[in-house]
Amino acid sequence: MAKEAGVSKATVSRFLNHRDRLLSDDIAARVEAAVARLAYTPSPMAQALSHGRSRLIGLIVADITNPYSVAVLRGAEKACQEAGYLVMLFNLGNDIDREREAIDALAGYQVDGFILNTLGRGAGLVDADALHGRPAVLVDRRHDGMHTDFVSLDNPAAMKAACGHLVEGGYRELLYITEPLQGVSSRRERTAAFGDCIAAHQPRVAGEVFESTGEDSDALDAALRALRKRARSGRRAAVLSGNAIVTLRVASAMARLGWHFGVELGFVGFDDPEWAPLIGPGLSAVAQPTDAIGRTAATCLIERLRGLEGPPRQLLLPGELVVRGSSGAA
Amino acid sequence: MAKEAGVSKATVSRFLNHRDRLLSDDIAARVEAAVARLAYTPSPMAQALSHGRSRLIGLIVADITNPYSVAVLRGAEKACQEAGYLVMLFNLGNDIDREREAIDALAGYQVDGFILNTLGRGAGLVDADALHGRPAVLVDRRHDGMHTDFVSLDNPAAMKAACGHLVEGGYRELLYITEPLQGVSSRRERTAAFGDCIAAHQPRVAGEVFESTGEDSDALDAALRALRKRARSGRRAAVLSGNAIVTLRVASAMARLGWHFGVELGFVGFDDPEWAPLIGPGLSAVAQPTDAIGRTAATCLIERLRGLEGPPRQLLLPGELVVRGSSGAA
DNA sequence: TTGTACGCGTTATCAC
DNA sequence: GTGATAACGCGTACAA
Repeated sequence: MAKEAGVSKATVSRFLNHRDRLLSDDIAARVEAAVARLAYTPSPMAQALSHGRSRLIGLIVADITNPYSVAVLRGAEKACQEAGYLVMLFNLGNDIDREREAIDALAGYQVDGFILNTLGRGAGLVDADALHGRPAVLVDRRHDGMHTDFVSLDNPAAMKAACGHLVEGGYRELLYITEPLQGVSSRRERTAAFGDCIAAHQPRVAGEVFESTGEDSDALDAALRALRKRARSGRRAAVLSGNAIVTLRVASAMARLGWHFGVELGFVGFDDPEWAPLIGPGLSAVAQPTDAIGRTAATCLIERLRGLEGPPRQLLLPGELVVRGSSGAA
Repeated sequence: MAKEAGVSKATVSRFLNHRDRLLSDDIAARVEAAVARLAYTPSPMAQALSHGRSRLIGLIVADITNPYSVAVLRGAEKACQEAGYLVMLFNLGNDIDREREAIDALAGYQVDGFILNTLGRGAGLVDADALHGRPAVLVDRRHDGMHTDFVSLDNPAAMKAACGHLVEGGYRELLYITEPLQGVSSRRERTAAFGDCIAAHQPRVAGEVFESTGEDSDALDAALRALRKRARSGRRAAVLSGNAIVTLRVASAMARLGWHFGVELGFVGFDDPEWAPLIGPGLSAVAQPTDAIGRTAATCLIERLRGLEGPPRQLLLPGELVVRGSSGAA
């Protein structure tokens, strides 16, 4: 390319970067022609090597099986592309030990920053300097030891809306089913918010929490039976589910028990997957603004990359309660 | 790093690459210590720039909203990581015009090869040399003008299994609902296979095809009503759905019509999403071996990267028919 | 066995 | 205005 236009590579570089300034019309035209002729594009790799920036954003996701993660990923990816960044994806597959490995791998490719939706617990704990000095934004799962920007659903508000809706609908015995807390901030926050809601409605409303793993269908069934039993005394009972995966488990349990949403048990779940309207009478849900969360996270990070200073920001986005048959009155 | 061990960088390079040969114990130890002390890792970027290989695989997906794509992505990503490759993801968001752009962007980062689950139609048509001479493997959607490896479900066999099951179950009026063909090979192949199945069962069984877009709920409802009308004359009717997205539309239509799977209409769908067991009496499905497809695609590509020669391969993986209530007899 | 010099494709800093 | 030149961090001849 250098010689294709008969000029030095420095001139070519100038043409591409500050094309407005410092160019004689004669040479500018020559370079422009050569660029067009060769369909020339500067190598991002070499640019990264020299200039130090890669226009790459590393996105680490705890579990790509989770539709929430995918939805966020999608929003983030869109925003990144619009801003001229490419996304390098790393899926942890819920394997905690690879968190550090993932960051190092991505850092090796000189990613300009990280979007992290990670496990946030245990040994692989990521401290600030593991990021190799690059900015990061945390999504959904907060991390005590790290002061970076944080984007998430407004969990307390969402839980309040869900509980409030159920209580208004006449439900008095609530069971919040969550994946095992394990120190994951979003799970802890939702569980705590559930407790607050119950406390706020004392003593009319009673609540319990059940931690559900994937292999405990018997325990889950038992928990639902116990809940229903408490409801016998004229008090209606409802389940709150912590995310779409738990919702799936609860729906399976209901099928096993031969029960129906909105009849034996009311239901509201966090996350509003596309299939929620199709199960039973339709599942009520707190829809997360996943696309906005992803977008916001990416935007947030890109602002930092452009030099924005200031203390870590916390962006809590509101959920939207979608009422369907599963939480119907009577 | 060069000076940290008090040696030249060439020595360091030798230590990392051919550590067995050509090393004096004295210096080897010095370098090893320095490497450990600095937690030194060679920059993949610089390696790619000089050596020409990046250990990066570009994965282009037509629409990350499609759970099929995600499942494949997951399998591919796993296989890539196991082989020491990193995945760069590019989502087209069904925007046809970005196919070329995606490939160029990825090629700019020196990806060693491509895994393509692309649109395969229209203007952005990708010819072999758009790949910048790098190997590629096509997933799910075949591409006439390109002879690369191809991995996919065995569509004819899967369709045969689905139709055979329905016919055995006494269904005589079949409706295959697919997304608009638009020259997408997998849709065409399934539709053609459906035609073959109907032909094979002539004249006992009748079949029609309906192309469903997202915004045609009225047309879809009408198609289902027409199907049911044909069934009146004592012939049972069933719907076959071309993928999970169509299945969602069909399920919505059934809800609108107040009909029930397995009663008014039988049903079998391609793809077996996790929610399939939870809708109505459970949706029968042809489960695609998505994980294997992704894995196979990645493996396939990595073999090529390791120098495997030979003509393009076609790897067709078998689906698995999962029978649930929606296709039940009577 | 080890160090030197060069190239990979850019950008930035000087001279001209 | 523009062309050499160093540097980014690595691999690899080639020389020592």
